[in-house]
Amino acid sequence: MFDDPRITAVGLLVEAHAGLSARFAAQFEEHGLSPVEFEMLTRLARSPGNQLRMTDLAAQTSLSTSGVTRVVDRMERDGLLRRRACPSDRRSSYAVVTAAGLERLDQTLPGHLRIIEQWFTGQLAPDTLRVLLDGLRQVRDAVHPGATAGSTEPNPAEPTAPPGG
Amino acid sequence: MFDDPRITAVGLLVEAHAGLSARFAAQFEEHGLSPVEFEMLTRLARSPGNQLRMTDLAAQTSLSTSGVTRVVDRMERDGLLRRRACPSDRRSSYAVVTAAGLERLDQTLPGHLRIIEQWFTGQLAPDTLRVLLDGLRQVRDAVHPGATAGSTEPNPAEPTAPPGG
DNA sequence: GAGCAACTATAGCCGCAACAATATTCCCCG
DNA sequence: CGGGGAATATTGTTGCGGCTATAGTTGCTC
Repeated sequence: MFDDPRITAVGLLVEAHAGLSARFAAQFEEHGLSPVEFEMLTRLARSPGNQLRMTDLAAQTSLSTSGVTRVVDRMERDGLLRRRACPSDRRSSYAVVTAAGLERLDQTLPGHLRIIEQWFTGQLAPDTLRVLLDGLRQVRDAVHPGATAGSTEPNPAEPTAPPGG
Repeated sequence: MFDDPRITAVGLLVEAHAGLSARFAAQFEEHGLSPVEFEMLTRLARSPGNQLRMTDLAAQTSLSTSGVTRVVDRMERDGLLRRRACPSDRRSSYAVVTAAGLERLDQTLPGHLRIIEQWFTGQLAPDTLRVLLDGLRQVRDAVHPGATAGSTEPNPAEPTAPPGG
């Protein structure tokens, strides 16, 4: 029953993910970041103006809106982010990456890429990697986490509301 | 910078994993189980005597020993598990799956396998799946989460101490 | 323009899990 | 046999994050 190939398949996916996540977390910690904080920084840094409304930030990450409120609280306290009132909609506020935040991200990214290379992509022959990524993409497209989706997509640019002026 | 293929690769792995996890969690919930509880049940059910010492249970799962203490508390309260004193070592105690626990697992497993088939293995051509699993195995073996490892392994049987008698 | 539903961010409350501290038991070594 | 260090499980403490409630804002409808 438990040696069903499907169980094995899920086990491999889960363990590979868990192992990589642990490596990532360790490297993030060297730079004083948690995984969520790194995620926030990357999401914001790839957005126009290095900013995103709280709601959109939540939609693009693994956190709820209240979760975003709190992680932004912490990162603002640490000087990595800054809240900015949205001029066109007084309900909204932007989270903006500060210079310190960008700098921190710049310090962190090279090591992150190196770790991916070392423990993931570099472990596989090019053909294997290609097929593996195709397969993951098919699965991803099928399950479509919805809110979590979009990370590998081009760039939503203006997800719901225009930044206005 | 952010469209680096390595970033994309990790994104796919993370999103595929997140999407599948969400599907699993929803199905577990139909049977009144959380993902950790399901994990505990499967680990115990595949162990000799349907039991494992608290420490070994922690070593084989994603939880710390105190985490195991508490989830076993809850599951014992719900009648899925039972604590049993270890006769050969009075420091240790076993977590044993009850009949109700086994029954719950039997109710949950078919649907779980069906979901894996539906959203993961069944999404891929046999060749693709084979290569993908090989790749995941290579990555898994490389990162070797250590404690988390072993889920797809045969069976540790007696990880640290002999059950004795 | 007034009313109302939807949207946005936040705060209260709760459960979960990791870390550290603690109590008990075991085993090695003399 | 006795002492000390390791092992085992539990509990206290802490932080995180989801859900719900809430307050403020917007835009639609009449």
